Amino acid sequence: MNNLVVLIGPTAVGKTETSFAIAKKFGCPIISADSRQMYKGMEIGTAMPNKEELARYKHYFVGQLSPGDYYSAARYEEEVLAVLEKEFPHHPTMLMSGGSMMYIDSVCKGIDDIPTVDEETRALVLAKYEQEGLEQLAAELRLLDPDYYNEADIKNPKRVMHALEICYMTGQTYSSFRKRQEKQRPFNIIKVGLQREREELYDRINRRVDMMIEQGLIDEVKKFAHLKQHNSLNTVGYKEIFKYLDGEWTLDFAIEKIKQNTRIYSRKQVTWYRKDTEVTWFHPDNVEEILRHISASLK
RNA sequence: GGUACCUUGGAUGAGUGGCUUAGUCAGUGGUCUGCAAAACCAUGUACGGCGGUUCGAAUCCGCCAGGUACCU
Repeated sequence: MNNLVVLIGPTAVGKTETSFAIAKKFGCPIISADSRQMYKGMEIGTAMPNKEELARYKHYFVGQLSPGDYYSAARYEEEVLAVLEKEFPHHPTMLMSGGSMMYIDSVCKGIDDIPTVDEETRALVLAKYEQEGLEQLAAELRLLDPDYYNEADIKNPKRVMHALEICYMTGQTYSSFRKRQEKQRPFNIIKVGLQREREELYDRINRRVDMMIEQGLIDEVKKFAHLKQHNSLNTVGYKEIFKYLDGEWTLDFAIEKIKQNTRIYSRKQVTWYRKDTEVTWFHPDNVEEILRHISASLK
């Protein structure tokens, strides 16, 4: 049977290094599950593997998108499955590694087939939201899709807008698409989680941010100054430097904020996976133990 | 030495004699099916110290401590 090793863990925990050890042992390419490393030119800020590492280990989904490109978890699911189908004949054990929780879940559990919203509808709903406000949209959702309205996070503009977009575009309710049914995968999934004590992790985060600054994060961010309105640049490490470049924050303050926001992000990742009972957790230092666990779990 | 002003929870910052309560940020916990490093939700009874006035003071008065500004 084919196996997909899924390596997860909070940012800066040490996934990249561990992924190399796994890729080396099983001789497989690495499928990155990082929603920001997918973009070109964000090497420093997203702690992308360096050129030499990318040359040594074949990576998928790294540095291929432009900041303005639309992307989604659903598209990721589709593309990863295609890669797996292509690679499994040569590499019966594949590795996916990254911290984008929803992307990983979309591959492991599947995501419902909901139509992609077209530009016009997106713009229409966004304009409506800006002009009429969230409550108005929510009221409309209650009429168009009462089922979803009752369980939705009605204070979250993104959720309300998306549901409404689907209703407008398809003439059907959002809940009629949202089955939330887990898909069965034709391969064995081995979830390996990396964790560290919080203090240890925070310390690594702080040091990594300082290192990014030394490596030239500010210049990297400058290249994107004209694109900062894109969601892909609404990213820790970039949004704070933009504020510095705009004169809104001092550099020291911006750096502190990057550290702080990275810590917050890492906590959200931990929260997301805390309830996932399929994950076996390890300290990143225990490489041999991790490799043994994987070998023992192969089918 | 004198005069004036200030002192609120980890930070910031409103408030004013009594309605349970500012707010914001951080911290902590959580949600999660299309831009997810996103977005959203929950959660803190604090008013410098000691007296006094009052039915009741963080709010008024006095003294003390600390701070800021100006004057000599």
